Amino acid sequence: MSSSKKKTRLPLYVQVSELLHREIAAGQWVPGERLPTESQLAQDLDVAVGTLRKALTVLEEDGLLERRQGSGTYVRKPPEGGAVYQFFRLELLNGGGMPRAVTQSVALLKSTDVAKQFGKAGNPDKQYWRIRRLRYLNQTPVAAEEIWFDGRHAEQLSVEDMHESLYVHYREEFDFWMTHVTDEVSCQEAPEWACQLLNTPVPTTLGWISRQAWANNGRIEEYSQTWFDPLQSRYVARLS
Amino acid sequence: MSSSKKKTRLPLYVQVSELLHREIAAGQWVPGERLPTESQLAQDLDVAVGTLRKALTVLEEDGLLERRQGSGTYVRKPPEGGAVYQFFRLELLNGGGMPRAVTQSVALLKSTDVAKQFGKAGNPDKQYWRIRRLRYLNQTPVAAEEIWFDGRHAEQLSVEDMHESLYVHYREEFDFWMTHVTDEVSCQEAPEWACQLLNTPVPTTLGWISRQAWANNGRIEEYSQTWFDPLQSRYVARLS
DNA sequence: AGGAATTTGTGCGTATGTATC
DNA sequence: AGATACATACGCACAAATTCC
Repeated sequence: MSSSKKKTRLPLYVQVSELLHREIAAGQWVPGERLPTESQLAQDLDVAVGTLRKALTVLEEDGLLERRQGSGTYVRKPPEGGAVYQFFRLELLNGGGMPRAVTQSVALLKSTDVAKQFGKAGNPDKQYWRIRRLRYLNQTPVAAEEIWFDGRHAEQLSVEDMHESLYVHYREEFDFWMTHVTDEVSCQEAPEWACQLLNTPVPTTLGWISRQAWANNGRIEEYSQTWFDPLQSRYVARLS
Repeated sequence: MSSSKKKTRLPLYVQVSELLHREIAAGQWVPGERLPTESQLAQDLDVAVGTLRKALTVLEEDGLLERRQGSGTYVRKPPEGGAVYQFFRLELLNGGGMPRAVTQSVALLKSTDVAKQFGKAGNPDKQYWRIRRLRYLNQTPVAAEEIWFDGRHAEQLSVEDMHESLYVHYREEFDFWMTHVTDEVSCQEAPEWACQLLNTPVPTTLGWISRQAWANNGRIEEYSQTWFDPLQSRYVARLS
């Protein structure tokens, strides 16, 4: 009844998964690298193979690892091909469409607004990179996107040296990558720059996505907002 | 290379989970009922306990079962309390809010539009129930909702005998329940009836959700669209 | 091409821990 | 306090996929 603090320690497989998570975040193994075999890891950590496998399952569900039967267990890296767009949720009205992004501007700015979005009682003196991009599905411009991340991640940043997938850029240049996001979807009057990019009248009410993205280091590393043209695309979510 | 049809049968635990899925859908155990113990089930089906547990894990992840340590494994039913709103994705702008629904109208109609949404090369003579409701979060009206489902599920249907949670109504009267949904989110000019309910000018562009809902029998049993006021609420999705 | 070695996936059985009744 | 039921943990054997020679 009186339910005092549970002193019971966490299950062993949880302890193991958290240990491995820390080691991966610390760079013990880098993205793409293969981990030791299950039996080897189990032996090193002095746990049963079944216990280790359950720990790996947790990390796999968290998107941190990828297991291939007959091959090994690998630290996951954002794939090179089409699956770069893991978290891209816009689709053409008749479904699908290949995403592309064209960067419009890159700037290092102070913004208390964004600082608040990052939590951490936003320091108004902090600087953030602001990227503005035009999004395409196939050949159709469908959305204007504004992305913010911590100014300390890069000294210099220009349109030329940005990978088309920002998430790939993060991994290759900043040594972290995104594991999950929270989206809030609504509609808003779009700012002038977005209307111009999308070639709509000013002002126009467009679909609007506000996103926070969590990286494998556990922090929120990106905040973005996207205005999309409802005549061209929709936001799609599958829930269970 | 030439990759012919893989004749390898499915893993045993998948077979078991599909067997149990069929039996539950067939009413062998009804929502809320407790299944036999793991060791009993394993014995009945002549598989190891570990294998059975893996099968139950699949069904649990599919939202069909609920396991309680020390108590048993239960067929999940839409809970009575706040979690009735399992698939409700609207939140107040500052987060959260308790959902309520007030039914405005109930009608049995033909609709080729809706028939198409249900797939199945919609028969234009089929009839569908159309429910229109006003949605609240706390005391604030936030959305107008239009729901369609197969006309054969009920002979009669009136505002009075509808449960506030339609999904509970489905379970208690129609003997199925929803396991997952697909939402498409965008914005649209709202129809007149929706604007009147939400007390906005006519016409107004509002947030718009188009949903298909799958039941535990594997079929799409509901199609709905919702217009929400972006000044009051937002659609929220968490993705990984 | 093909077989051996390696590595993860599946399945079984048992013992013990923990929550519930 | 005791019985019951799910959760965790261990260990082993074999299957399936991949890799290496």
